[in-house]
Amino acid sequence: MVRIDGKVRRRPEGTLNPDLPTGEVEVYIDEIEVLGPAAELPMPVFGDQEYPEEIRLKYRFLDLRREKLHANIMLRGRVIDSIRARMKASGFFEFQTPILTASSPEGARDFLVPSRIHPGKFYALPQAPQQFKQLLMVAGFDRYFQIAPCFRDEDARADRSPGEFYQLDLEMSFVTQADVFDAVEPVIRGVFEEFADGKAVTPKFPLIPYAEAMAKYGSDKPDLRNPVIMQDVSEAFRGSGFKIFARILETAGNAVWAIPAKSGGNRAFCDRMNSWAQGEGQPGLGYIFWREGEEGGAGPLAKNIGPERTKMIADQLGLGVGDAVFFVAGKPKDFVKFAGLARTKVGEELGLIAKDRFEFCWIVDFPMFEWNEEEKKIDFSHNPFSMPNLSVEEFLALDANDHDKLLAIKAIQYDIVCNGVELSSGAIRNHRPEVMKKAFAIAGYPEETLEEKFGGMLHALSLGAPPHGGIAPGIDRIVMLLAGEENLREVVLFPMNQRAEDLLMGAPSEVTAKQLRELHIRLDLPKK
RNA sequence: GGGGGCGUAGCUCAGUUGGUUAGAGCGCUGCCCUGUCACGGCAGAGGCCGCGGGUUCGAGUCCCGUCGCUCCCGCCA
Repeated sequence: MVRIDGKVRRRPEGTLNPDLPTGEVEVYIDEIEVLGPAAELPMPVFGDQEYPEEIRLKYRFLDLRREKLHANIMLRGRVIDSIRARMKASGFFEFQTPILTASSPEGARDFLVPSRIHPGKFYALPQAPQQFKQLLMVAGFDRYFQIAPCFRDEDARADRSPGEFYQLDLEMSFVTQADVFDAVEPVIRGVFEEFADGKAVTPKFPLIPYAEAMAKYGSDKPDLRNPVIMQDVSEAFRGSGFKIFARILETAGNAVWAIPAKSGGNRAFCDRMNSWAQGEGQPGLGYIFWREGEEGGAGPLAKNIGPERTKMIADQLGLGVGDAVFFVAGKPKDFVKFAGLARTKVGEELGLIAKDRFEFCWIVDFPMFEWNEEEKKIDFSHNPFSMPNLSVEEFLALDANDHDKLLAIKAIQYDIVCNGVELSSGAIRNHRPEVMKKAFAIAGYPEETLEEKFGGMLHALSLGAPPHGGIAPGIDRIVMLLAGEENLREVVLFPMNQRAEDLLMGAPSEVTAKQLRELHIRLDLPKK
């Protein structure tokens, strides 16, 4: 680190360098001083050379000197500024909620903080300010937001930081789902338009019911940049010469879905997809493709089902010479995830994905309950505090044994999805204690359990709660998309590694015996 | 907790069918050059081939185990 005093001058003719931002000037040095000597760096700080995460994280302060990461972090700051300004301009007010709070029994694993004053008792770091923001609504603050830190002791993913992350947490009183959308969508769209760097942003986020998303895209977080849309083609295979599928279709509820692959009409591609599927643990991936001179369709399936049925499939999917189609068969619930992967794979392999876009949608109408096959009972399928999409009277009148009817109930719950990334989820909250009691009863929890675990919340709701709802877009994921990064660590200042270790600060770390004594804690470590 | 990939110089990587002394580029050190700007030239240092065990006359290479990093599943609003 040096200090240089001197005069900035124009470079002499012939030494100008238009490739450099400073290529027209130079400094004539009068004096130079070393302010902080530097040893050899463990990693160079220029260029886009890739380095192992371990070194990058251990020397994060060097990594942050690099242009890309520096720009990402600066972008993050500007995005947060923009979000905050947009929220305030929409009449939201920013609040701070506690970091040391109580452990909550549902959801993710808590980070616990032992209490010195109360031996044997623990605080927990909030998984989200969920209960506080609902209490704010009860308290009469009708438009809350916060750039809120959230703490969850769960395993990491590339798009999920271990330990902690940030949400744009917001909540509103006296609102419907549509009111929340009208408040949030302009903020998210505005921020993306502001920082999209020329990429197109969905002008009006379409609403896609959960069931439709699963049927068309095989995912509740579809990447709409991928034009591939799946269809049910069971009728083309029912009773056909392709016995494997014909037999599967004899079981009620089973189906055959088609994944169309425009421009994939060659054997090399179809074989590659088939081996990919086998690598994914599937028996294989049936296909038909069409090429010049074989308009009746090529591949083993086409031969088995004959030209008429093959044409039926081509017509239904709008496919022709040069195209291919893949099939998955069985119980949709079991194969839908793989079908979604195959759809993504087709899009990627054939270069069908429009990379220069931010494609948004709302996923709505999530099922309220789901069937737990192992325990043979009804479970909450997502958040137990969402309002069911029924009138209070209808919901209270439900028969807890009418499984078909219960499983068809939707919750007023919604996600924002962008380019296949789940950006946020929210809900209209269940603000009626009697509805909550009924919902928990359906899921098999006695009233005492509800009372014991959520008594405070329940009590608050019983003292005059407005209908309210909100959402919580993930800040890190927003910045990740805007920065064009695949990994959250590229948009976080001091991230932990996948094992939730901070290699720079050395966290987590052992503490002294004295500290433990003060906290009345004795360690009982696993034997190794 | 489970599965996949990776692990060779400070960094990025190569390393044949198992064969003698493990290489390259960048970086680093010294010297030379001095209108260069990813300068150039000469010379040089730097290796527990992640670790442990096994097979073999011989292992960076094959096998088993283990550790680390990473991606995914489980988990997670």
